[in-house]
Formats: sequence, structure tokens, C-alpha cells
Amino acid sequence: MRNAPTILHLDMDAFYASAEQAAKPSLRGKAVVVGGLGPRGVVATASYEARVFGVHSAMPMAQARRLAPNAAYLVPRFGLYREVSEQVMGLLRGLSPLVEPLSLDEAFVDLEAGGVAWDAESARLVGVKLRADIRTVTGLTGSVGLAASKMLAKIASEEAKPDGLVLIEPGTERAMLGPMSVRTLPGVGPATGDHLRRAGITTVEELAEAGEDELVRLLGKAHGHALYAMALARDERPVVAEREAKSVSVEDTYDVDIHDRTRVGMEVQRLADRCVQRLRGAGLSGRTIVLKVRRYDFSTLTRSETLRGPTDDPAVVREAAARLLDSVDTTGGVRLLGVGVSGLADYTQEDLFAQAHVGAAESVAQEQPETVGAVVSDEPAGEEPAVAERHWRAGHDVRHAEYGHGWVQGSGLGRVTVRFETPDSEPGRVRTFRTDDPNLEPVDPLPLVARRPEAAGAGASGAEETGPEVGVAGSSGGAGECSAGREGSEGGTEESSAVRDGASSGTGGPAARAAGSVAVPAGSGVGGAGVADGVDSEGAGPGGQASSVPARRPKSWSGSGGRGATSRP
DNA sequence: TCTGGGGTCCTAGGACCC
DNA sequence: TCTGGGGTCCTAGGACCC
Repeated sequence: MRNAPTILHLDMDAFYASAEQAAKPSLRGKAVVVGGLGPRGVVATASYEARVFGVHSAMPMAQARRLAPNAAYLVPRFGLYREVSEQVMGLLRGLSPLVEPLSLDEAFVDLEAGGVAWDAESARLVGVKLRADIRTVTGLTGSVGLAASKMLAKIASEEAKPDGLVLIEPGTERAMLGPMSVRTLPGVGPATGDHLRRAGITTVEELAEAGEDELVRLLGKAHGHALYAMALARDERPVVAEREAKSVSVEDTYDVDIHDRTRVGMEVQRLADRCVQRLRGAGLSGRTIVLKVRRYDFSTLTRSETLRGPTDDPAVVREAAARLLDSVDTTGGVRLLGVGVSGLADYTQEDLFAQAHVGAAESVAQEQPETVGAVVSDEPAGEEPAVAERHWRAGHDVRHAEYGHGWVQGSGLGRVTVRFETPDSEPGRVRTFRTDDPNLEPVDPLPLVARRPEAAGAGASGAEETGPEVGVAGSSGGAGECSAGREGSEGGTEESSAVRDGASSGTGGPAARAAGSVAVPAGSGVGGAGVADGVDSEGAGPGGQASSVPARRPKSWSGSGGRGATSRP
């Protein structure tokens, strides 16, 4: 393990919700919940204002609505998030060629490999500047963790949230980890947590005391060894820039269980097609086809079949999926179906076995789901016949011939409500139209920060109105300071030196909001609005397809010149 | 309070081969 | 002929992560 805290972990704060707040001035400072709006939806991200009410990720949407009935409920717009993510990743690649994204809003960066940091001080400066740059370029806030290993950097960024920076000084790691819950460690979820608790182990310190053999006995080989190493703050995993995909899959949860076997068969075929589309989009083919079925009682099973060679042929995948379905009992109903492909190979290495079918495949209609703003009939919704009317999805952007740019606040009963505002406008006004109003059309999201005309463009107008000044009660998650003087534990000398650095980007007055005061858009009616929307399948993200926005430019700093792009590691 | 969608990694048993 | 072991591949399920 290196002896300088030069591994950086970046985690954007409440990413989807913050992006929506940046896009929609009227939602700043308000409770915002992004997720599936159907009857079986769950929360993807809740803004910090919504978390005050107890709403959190993975919570069933119905429960969120009970807890925060006046929050704004929005469907995710992955196209927008991907664009913002690319901007952020661009900034990271300006620091080092070794950037390992974990998701749209999270990544590790090896600062040492980029030559931009070599000790605690230089690392901290990089972190502070990065946070400022992210705010400037995207209007959003991100939290930064700095440490000598990936695990610790990630724990540090968690401690830093929201909108902060935490650096773990080498030498202080074990003292800091000791009193923390085992659940803090990556890889310890509910099941492992329970398991350990029943064995009397709740803190990292106790984990270390238990000893390696005991942990292996308790949790199995891999997990046991890994956990013991983590408990001692040992983690040698390198930051890896490119990891190849191992599988591609698609799945749908239906608003209402499907009982009709024929319909189940049809859905599996559609999923197989969608899966192949994604596979081909990535230039891949695969050998193993996987069918996933979740039954009415939530019991889940998978069936798989491995072909003689890799394929990206829709007909082949459909047939395999159909065969797999034959071996599954679906009486009682099915709530989810999924089709996946693993054992991936590059398209170019593709087998003749698959090529043989190409002729047939080409003729198959590749219906593109969701032509813009049109009919909804292919929604994976209930049994009722779909209404053939224009579909306005809550949260999506629109343009009105007369009133300009806005977003759908809600729709239903032949009406659609639009709030007219843009990322750099004042909070806007609401108007209602008929859903078939010819003056209204769906459009792509606007950039969150006004793009300045290339060069200087210093004081571009709206530049002030950056992201929401989210505040959360000071409390800082604690755990840090109290050096629970356990006997014997070596290295007890150091104090926990995790240092909070909220500074640099002055946070407004947190106190005000913390107090669960009913912070709700006046008369917004945003609440129940989205109901008319079904579960939105992804992909259809607006800016979606090959958008590849060239990642802006701010590479100006710190000699890390034109690295990244051209040179190979 | 009725539980999304996209992934990753690990375990364990059986088949098969040497 | 009997017994054994190791390695690899396939299948199914489960935990975990964002």
C-alpha cells in the first residue's frame, strides 16, 4: 500500500436529484424524488431535502409518497445524467490516465499515476480544485475522499457527504476504522451484517480481533480473507482504467402480474430482442443465454443455456430464451422477466455458427421502442389496452411554440401541465394544455450550465445560479473523533485525523432547512402529478444515442497536459 | 412497506477428462 | 479393477453495489 493519500474517490451528491434540481429552478431547495413512478417503482435517488422525511434509495415509491407526499416525483432521465457524467469523467481524466468509473456518478482516480499529487498536501489541493471545477462545469456538487487505498478513499468520500472532502492521513487508518460498524466496509451488506452480528461482531475492530481463520469459517474463503484484510486496512487493489463488460441483460417488472402463458412468451421474445440490440450496440456477442423469472411471490429463478459459440443473432437468442422458458412453471403469475447474455466476446471474434443466421436476422423488424413523443402501446404495463394518445412523461423537457422551454409537471385526463423555466432562468410559471396541443413538442434537455461561446465569456449571465445549496444538519456522521480506548489495539496513539473540509465552496445556511419544515413548492401540485406515467424503460433517454459530447476543455492545469487521450498506459 | 434495473463476484454440485 | 484426485466447464442461486 502506498504511503501517500493519492487515491481519490469522487461521489456526486444525490446525483440524479441534483441534476434535476439544476435543470429545474423551481425545484431547488425542495424535496425531489427520482425513480420509477409505476405502482411497483422504487426510489433511485432522493434529494437531501427529501431525505429529511426519511426517503432513501431503493425504498418503494409508495412508501416514499406516504413519507413525503408533497415532494416532486420524477422519472429518471439517463440521457441527461450521462452527459453530466461525461463532463465529470472528463475532468477526472484531466488528472490521471487511471480513472475507474464505478457508475455514472462515482469513480476512483490514481493521482500519483497522473503525476498531479505525491503527498497529502498536493492531494488535498487536487481534491479541492476538482470539487470547484465540477461545480463550475456542471453546476453540481460532489464529495471527495482521499486515502492510500481504494477502500479507504471510498469510506472517506462517504464521510465527506454531502459537498465535502475528507482525507485520511496514512498511519491513522486503523484507529479510524476500529470503532466503525462492519457495515461501513464495502461488501458487507444486510446478510453478512446479520451473520456477523449473530457471531458477536459489530465493529471493524472486532472483525480484526476475530482473526482470519474465524472469518473464513464464518463467511467462506473469499469473503473471509477479503474482510480480514479490510479490517486491517489492507487493500492493494489498483485503480483500473478499463474493465470489460461480462454480461448484458434487460429486465422488466410489470405493473400487474402476467398470468397468460402466451403473453409471457411474447414478453420473453421482446426482451430477447432488446437484449440483442444492446449487445450489438456494444459491438459484442455472447455464448450463454440467461432467462430470469420472478414469480408473483417474489421468488426468483434463472435458467441458462450455453451455445457452441458466441452469437448476436436475435433469432438465436429468442429461440434459446423460449427453450429456457419451457422449463419454468409460471402458474400463479409472473412479476418480472429478464433476458441476459454472458460469456461475451468481441463481435469481431464471432463464430461462424452465429454468422449462419445473419441472413435471417437482417429481415427481422428491429422496431425501435418509443419514437419521440408518440404512442405508448408497448409499455410494459398492465393488461388494459393502451390508450393511443401522446405521452408526456413527468419531468421531461418540452418546447411550446409560444411560451418556450419547459418541463412536464404532470399529465392525465387529457391535460398536461408544463412549468416554463430553464436551468438559468428564474423559477417559472405553470400552464396547462390539452395533451394533443400541436404547439407542444418534446425536446432534449438543456445543458445545466450555460455553455459559453468557446473562449473567455467571463461573466455569462446565469453562471451564479449553480447547484442547489443543499444543507444538512451539521452532525457530520460522527464516528470519527471518539477514540474508544480499547486495550491493546496497537497504533492507539494517533488521533483520528480525518479532517473535514467543507470550506472552499461556502455552503449556505444549513440550519434553515434541516428542521423538516414543510418545504414544498407552493401550490405546485407536482405531487400526484406523475401518476399517469407508467414505469419508464430506460434507453429512450432524450439526448440518448450517440451523443458523445466532446468533454469540454478545462484541461488547463497542473502540467498534466495532453496525457490521457492519446498515450497508452 | 411489498420490494427497479443494471451489473459484479462467489459458492457448490455435477459432468467430464486426465 | 478399484480408488482417488485435480482441473475445467456448466448451471443455479445468493449477496452486494449503485
